Amino acid sequence: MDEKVAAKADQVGIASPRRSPAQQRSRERVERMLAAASALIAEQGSDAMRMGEVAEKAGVSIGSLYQFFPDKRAIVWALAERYTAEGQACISAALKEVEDAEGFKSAFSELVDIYYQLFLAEPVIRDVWSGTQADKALRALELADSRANAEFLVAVLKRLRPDADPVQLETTAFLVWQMGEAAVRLAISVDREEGDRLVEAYKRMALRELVGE
Amino acid sequence: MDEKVAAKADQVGIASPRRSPAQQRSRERVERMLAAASALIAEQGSDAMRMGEVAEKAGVSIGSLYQFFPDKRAIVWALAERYTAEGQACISAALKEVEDAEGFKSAFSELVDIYYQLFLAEPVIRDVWSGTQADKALRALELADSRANAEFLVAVLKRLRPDADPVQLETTAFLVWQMGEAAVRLAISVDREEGDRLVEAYKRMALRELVGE
DNA sequence: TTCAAAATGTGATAAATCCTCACATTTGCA
DNA sequence: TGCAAATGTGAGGATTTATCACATTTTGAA
Repeated sequence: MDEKVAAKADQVGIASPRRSPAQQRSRERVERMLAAASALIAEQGSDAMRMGEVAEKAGVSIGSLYQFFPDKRAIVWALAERYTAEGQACISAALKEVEDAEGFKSAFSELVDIYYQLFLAEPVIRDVWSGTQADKALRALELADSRANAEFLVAVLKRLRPDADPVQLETTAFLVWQMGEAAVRLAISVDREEGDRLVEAYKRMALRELVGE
Repeated sequence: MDEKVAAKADQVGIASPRRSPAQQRSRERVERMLAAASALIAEQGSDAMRMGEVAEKAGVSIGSLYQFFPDKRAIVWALAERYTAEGQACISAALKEVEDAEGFKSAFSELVDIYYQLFLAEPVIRDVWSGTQADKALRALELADSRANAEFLVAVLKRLRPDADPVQLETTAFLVWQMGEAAVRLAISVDREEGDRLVEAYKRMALRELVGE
């Protein structure tokens, strides 16, 4: 499992850690490092996060930090990787049981709300995903995540609209999903009232596109 | 004019330059600095751009650079500020003469294509706008720019659909514009064929939302 | 023209930060 | 037990941003 993650990280331009934690002791320490990083990011943002602070807060030396994370970006990437995994599980579960268009509409709407609330409430998630445009590795992770999530949509839509063109469906789902991320990011950047309006407008637009009028 | 820009920069969290270029000589040097920065960003990205390199390429000392730009981000911000100004002029011009729904559709479609081509062809623009999620000053600039551009859309749409709810129109236009940026960014991140499909899908979706079926 | 004040120009260097590396300690296991 | 692998450490090398005291050029009023 750790090897899988390392391999995936390699593909998107993150150097693999020199070591994967093999012993219980180091696994716990890596957890403490990630927790410390998470706390610091929540406080000041990942840009202001200092490797020395992470090490100190985790109660390890700076050398230990670099034993498992090749560089600063890798820490943020590791956090992002976890969020995508959690997110995909959540989305897959929410869409799996959908049977008809009405069910899809309410499931989709609920997913968007969850996403919106998550970004409103969690500074770490907000910060980690904000690096997504500038950092190539994060960008690749986000694209892969978006594609995976779009696939969940496509799987449901193929059942609901068996006549639809599959390629068209893929394109639309991918686009709609990315736009959802954009919409949520926009919504949390403005005041709450306007943000709510924007999210509702996005839902309407997305559903119209995905399941028609 | 320079004071205006400085004031605007202040509002979004960019410290004002200690000095605005007042003499012809320094104005030319500032241009050289921006040109050098632009070239370096095109080569390696703004993250890899080094202040020393910018100074050297511009033929000025590092001290002169900091005379007019308080920090590294300010250089990128200054470039971004120019692109938004140019973009707004272009958009305003394209929409000003629209008379009916058909005219709007073709003008909008053309604008999206221009935007897409610009991002495909110009590494500097691509890079500068990619910092938009992480850098607060850039984010604020982009939001203000998006609002301004959405206003151009609203102005036209009010003429085409005098019965529509103004608040709804504002929300939709703002959202659709931001989504267009997201769509273009997505399109340039994938292979050309899929990118073209995504942009076309966006156009269809946006136009359906803005002017109906 | 003169000359003082403002504007501009310079680059060594202070300060901050990332990351490495040589060496120490702990753990797993034959 | 004893050795190899895994893990732990933190001083210091390497980079890079940004400052500042001082030099030079331009402007404009007398």
